[in-house]
Amino acid sequence: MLRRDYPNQLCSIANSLEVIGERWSLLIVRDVFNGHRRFGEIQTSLGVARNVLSARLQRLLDEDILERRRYQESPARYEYFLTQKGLDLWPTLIALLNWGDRYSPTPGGPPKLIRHKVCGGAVSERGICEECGQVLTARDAIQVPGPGREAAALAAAGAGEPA
Amino acid sequence: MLRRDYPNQLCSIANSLEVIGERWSLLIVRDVFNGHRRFGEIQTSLGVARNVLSARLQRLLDEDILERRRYQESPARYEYFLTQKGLDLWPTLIALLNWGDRYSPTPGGPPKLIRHKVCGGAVSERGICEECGQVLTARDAIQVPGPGREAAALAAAGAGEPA
DNA sequence: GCAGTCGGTTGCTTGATGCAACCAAGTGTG
DNA sequence: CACACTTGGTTGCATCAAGCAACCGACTGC
Repeated sequence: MLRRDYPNQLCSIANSLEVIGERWSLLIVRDVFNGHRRFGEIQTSLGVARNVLSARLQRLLDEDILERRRYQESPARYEYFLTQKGLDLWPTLIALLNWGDRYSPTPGGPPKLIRHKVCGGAVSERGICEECGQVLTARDAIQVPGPGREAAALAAAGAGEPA
Repeated sequence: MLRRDYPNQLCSIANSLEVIGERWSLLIVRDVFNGHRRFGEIQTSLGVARNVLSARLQRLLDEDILERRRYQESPARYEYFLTQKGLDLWPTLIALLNWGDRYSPTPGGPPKLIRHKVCGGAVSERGICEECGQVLTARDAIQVPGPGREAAALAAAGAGEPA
């Protein structure tokens, strides 16, 4: 993106996209949701160029979406965590996840499923537990592999070592 | 974006972003939600370069998010409309809208408010009517100017013609 | 001592974006 | 009739961001 901002929009959607609309940004946030906390982990997971990842992490820190904590002195090494502001992106990610599940389906079914931690119910497009009806937040949900991921794993195994 | 795709992600969020994650795409969808249907309207509203708008509209047509209908023959002129797939981006837009309202607040309050058509209730972050509890879709909601837009209009008027 | 790891930064290349000019087929105005 | 204006683009060029590989500093392991 040449300029990451959208001038004169006076719209909260545009404001949001100015912050998290850059390429890779939301996938980095998703990765941190998924428990990837370190530079190398995120870089391997995404395949993003290291300089771009560095710039995006810095931006997300500046915007108070991520925070980092030192887990090792000398050389200083950091882990990245979501702030409340970052956690509040969860409904956006859930909406994108469900839209993708519906319209860009992975062969074999959804690669990921989101479940309510407490009751195990499926989570709707709106981030609501379909079992108990609770309106969930990021902290209430866990992710489990879906049939699509298992199918892909089988396919990969089959390709490497045909039955 | 150099490549708009995110290879090897096996993730519906990434799949969604491959389709609507390019710069301007989601704002074009938002504009069509807002009733802008013609090339010139959208171009003026967004300030996007015309060649880029042309490319994005074509992509959104290819992806079956928009469809166009001829409203005039010779020269052929088209209006753009949302398909069901496009309408189903509504929860994503609502999530971004609310996140922006919360964390990138416009002075004077939200520039836009979303209301349930039937009962007039406010629409929550999850696209649920806070009045009657119904889980809403794009067709159930209308948009009304919020205090932020009025404040900005007053400020603009005041700047042009000081009291 | 020497390779390997981690978390970057730097430099170069490529390609997407922004911008202005142009175009084609009409419509309006005198 | 001439001429400007509108609409919906397309084309060409300049610029800036993304991808990629190489490098680096400070360790760790052997």
